[in-house]
Amino acid sequence: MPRASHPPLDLDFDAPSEVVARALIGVTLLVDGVGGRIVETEAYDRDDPASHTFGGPTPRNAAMFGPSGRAYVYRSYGIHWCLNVVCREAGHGAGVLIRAIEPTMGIARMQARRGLDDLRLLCAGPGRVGQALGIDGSFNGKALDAPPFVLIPIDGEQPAVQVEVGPRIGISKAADVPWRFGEKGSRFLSKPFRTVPRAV
DNA sequence: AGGTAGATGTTCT
DNA sequence: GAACATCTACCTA
Repeated sequence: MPRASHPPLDLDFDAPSEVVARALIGVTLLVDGVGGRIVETEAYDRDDPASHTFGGPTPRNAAMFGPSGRAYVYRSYGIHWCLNVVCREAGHGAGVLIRAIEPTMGIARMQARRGLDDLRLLCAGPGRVGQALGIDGSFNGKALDAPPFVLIPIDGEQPAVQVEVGPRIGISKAADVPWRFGEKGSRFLSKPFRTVPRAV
């Protein structure tokens, strides 16, 4: 039977970022009612050469050193806005990059923002997610359990989400660390997971 | 299918 | 000045 409100999220944002990154797969993320199911994430941590927090606190990464469960939004390549979920206790400097979403809510709105109809490419990549959800720098530091954000847990009645793991994308340091997570078989990923070795 | 280049701005050395 | 947690368009097959 339908519920009037959602149960509390079974997510501990103080957990290590790779744990949170995996747990977020299948969770629905909405911004002003627009978004869908998270199908791809990446974990970053303080002692991680690929992380923005590797060198310690700076003005840009301040939100990553703040309380968990808030947003860290940064500008990528001067063009895109990318959204992270801050993890660990305040001061630690860990987070999860939201890399891809399966569009379910406010699809027309996202298509208009992206100037693109193809559902598969609507939110398939961190920059695309940012554009589709209307993320910009003003969201940096905002709590994810309060408007305009909504996080909806995985329905316990549904079969468990199958998660694949692989190396992170688009980084040059620690490129072999398997901290990319995605829903197995999803067609909304930014890139497929290569479970089978490429043919020679 | 896969490679390359260019856009565009902020951050940090 | 270099690097960058990216995306798109435009090549070549």
